[in-house]
Amino acid sequence: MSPRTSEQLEKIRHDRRKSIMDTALEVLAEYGYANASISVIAKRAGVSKGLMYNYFKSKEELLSTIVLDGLNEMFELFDPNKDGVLTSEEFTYFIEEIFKLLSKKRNFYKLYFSLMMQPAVWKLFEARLAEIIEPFMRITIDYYTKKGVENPLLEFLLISALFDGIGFHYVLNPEQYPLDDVKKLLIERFV
Amino acid sequence: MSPRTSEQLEKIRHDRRKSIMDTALEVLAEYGYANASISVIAKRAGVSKGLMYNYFKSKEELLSTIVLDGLNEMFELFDPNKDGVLTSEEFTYFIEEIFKLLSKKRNFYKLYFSLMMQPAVWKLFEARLAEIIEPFMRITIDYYTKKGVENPLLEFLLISALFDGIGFHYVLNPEQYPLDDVKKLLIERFV
Amino acid sequence: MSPRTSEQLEKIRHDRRKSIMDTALEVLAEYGYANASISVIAKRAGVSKGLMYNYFKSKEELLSTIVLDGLNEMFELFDPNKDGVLTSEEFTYFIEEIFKLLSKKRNFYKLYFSLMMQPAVWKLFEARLAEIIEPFMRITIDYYTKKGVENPLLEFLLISALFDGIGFHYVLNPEQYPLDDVKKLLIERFV
Amino acid sequence: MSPRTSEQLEKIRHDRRKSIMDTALEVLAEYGYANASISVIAKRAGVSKGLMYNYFKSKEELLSTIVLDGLNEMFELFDPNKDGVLTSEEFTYFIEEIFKLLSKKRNFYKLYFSLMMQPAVWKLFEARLAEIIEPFMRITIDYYTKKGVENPLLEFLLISALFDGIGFHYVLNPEQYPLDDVKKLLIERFV
DNA sequence: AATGAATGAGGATTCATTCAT
DNA sequence: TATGAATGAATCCTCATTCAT
Repeated sequence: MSPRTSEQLEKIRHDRRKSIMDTALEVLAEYGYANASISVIAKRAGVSKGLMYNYFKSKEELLSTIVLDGLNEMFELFDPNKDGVLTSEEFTYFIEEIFKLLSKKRNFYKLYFSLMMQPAVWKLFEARLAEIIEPFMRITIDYYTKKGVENPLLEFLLISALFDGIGFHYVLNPEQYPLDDVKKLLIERFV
Repeated sequence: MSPRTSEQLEKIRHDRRKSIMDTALEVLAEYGYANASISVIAKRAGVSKGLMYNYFKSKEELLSTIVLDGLNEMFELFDPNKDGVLTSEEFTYFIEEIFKLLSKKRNFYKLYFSLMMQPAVWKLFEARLAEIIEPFMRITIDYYTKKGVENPLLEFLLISALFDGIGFHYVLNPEQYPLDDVKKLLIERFV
Repeated sequence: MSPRTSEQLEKIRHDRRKSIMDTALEVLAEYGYANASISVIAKRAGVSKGLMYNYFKSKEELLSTIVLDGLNEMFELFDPNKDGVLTSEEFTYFIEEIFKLLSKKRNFYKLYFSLMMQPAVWKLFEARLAEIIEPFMRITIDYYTKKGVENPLLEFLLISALFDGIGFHYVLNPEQYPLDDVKKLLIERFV
Repeated sequence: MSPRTSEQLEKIRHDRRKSIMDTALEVLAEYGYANASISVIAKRAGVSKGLMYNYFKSKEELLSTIVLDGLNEMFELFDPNKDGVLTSEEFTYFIEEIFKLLSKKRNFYKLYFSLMMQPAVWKLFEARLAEIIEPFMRITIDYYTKKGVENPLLEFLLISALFDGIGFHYVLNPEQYPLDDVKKLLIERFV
């Protein structure tokens, strides 16, 4: 019998990888980083422990892949035409979409918040995160500058603190949080 | 020398307990929750591993004691005369003080944020935290109601998200964060 | 193209087998026995892991094949006309050639020395090695007997210890070892 | 009850440490480096796996402690008055004693030879070994120089190769090796 | 003949906790 | 009260080997 074609292999690898990442995110969010073991992830993903290491060379790599993927998905919503300029429609769109993402990907945000405070882990994405945040910061500040806001940097700090604070509170108690109302208020006040 | 009185003994116990807690907080913030071991804490506190268990019956108990103590210290600043009514002076005072605390107790807040997201840990103070938060929430909503704010609950959610978001960002990068400016803006907009 | 004849197939098999063995030896010497994995050998030999097992039924077999091949190559230099009698010219020739081999096949000797001391591995060729050594021993003792050496067995033990000792030292530090000088001295003293 | 005195602790630690090292040497020699697991060593030493790490911070450290200890014991026999000059009595004494050690500590030599060829392991003592060997080499060369030997360095290389070669052969087949006869011959020819 | 995904047993190591002293 | 030796379960990770394709 001939060996699998490289397309077949590619597909197998891609699917498995995705399924491991999905399961891992679920388990990480459920148990917290400290208590989510490769063992449990593997079992729940229906995969042997050994195979995990065929796809991710360490627990750290698995983790940082998940986190960076999630962050990218999030920041792609910002300034979607990537022209470096934010219109108020784009800003509204970003807020709308990010709130959708927040409820769709609770697990991811749970993980995100828990990881940011763990020094050992934080180092894994510190650099990459700074890179991702920089254009977000610059463009938002430009936006507020054009709007004539008195202190655009502070305005940026407030809204980004709100994003994180709201996310934080939401994932702690998603059932009861009035996400839509908060979103509306945010758009009114900060766009 | 005469044998120590029981008050002296009590004081020794209390001081030692405090010193273990302080060291533990320091180590937890430095290494992160996952990597802070009882061994390291004991060594740094100048105490034997065995003795740790004389003061705290488990690592979990040590942890939750630290966190609850910190939260109490924080919420005692709120409505300081405990008459159940917040004046705008009291509100301003609270914000001022809480920002002082934030920079004085960075380690605590680092720990606080990292723990809030760890399901296993979260369970330890979930109940107690709800209890602490309830009057804070109620009184703040009353405050906004009296001020005629349109949606007092939402206003409360916004400001508390801001507290956490700002704290979160500050502990991630304390050197560069313009804490005072942010505080002023917060008082302007939310008192 | 016409299908390959069975001789061609045989040659391909033989060449590939040889190439796997060469690579394995290289990897074993580079990483040491404990750290040389089939994976690495396969990758470096440009062959799939699975195919390795088509050529050698286990890692052990690959190992013992390499070692026995090397030993054979070595002992073929001894008493080259295979008449069971060693002349002093033949002895000199053997020493000359074995020193050439030593520097040409450093990797092999490195492996050889490391394996000889590993009980699990040693068992694999213990029997076969005894067989190889026996004529070497017998003929050398005859040689010394004829020369009138007082204790031919001891003389044999000394020179064979020297071969191994020199080899041992040489592979530990091949760059600086004065192999040629040592060789000359050996011939002077022991032929 | 009062805690153990530090002398008691010292003794406990010393004894345990020794017993772990003895067992480890035995197991390492029996299974070979590649197959001797901490698990097996712990079990045979009647100790938990965890405790091993209380005494040696890694498998590597355990190993290198054993090896360096053994080497020290060996080289202490050389030039016993440490005046930097070797008399022929001292040389004879050294050879006598080293042969005694060889048969008394077969396990150690077995380990020694197997390790010297493992690149990863070798690095652990390379430096320290060079340091140990240097005076041995210098003093022996002086000795031969005074005796008027033509090429003292070569003479040194020969005798040290013999030491290792004989040791190598002896540990491979200790029952049948005429250690005493070889020793006598060595003294005759090289002192 | 050839591939590499997949397995699973086994390895080194860590650490909260206990307990004899 | 105080010590730190000792435990053992759990963790991450490696690798020879198998097997569907």
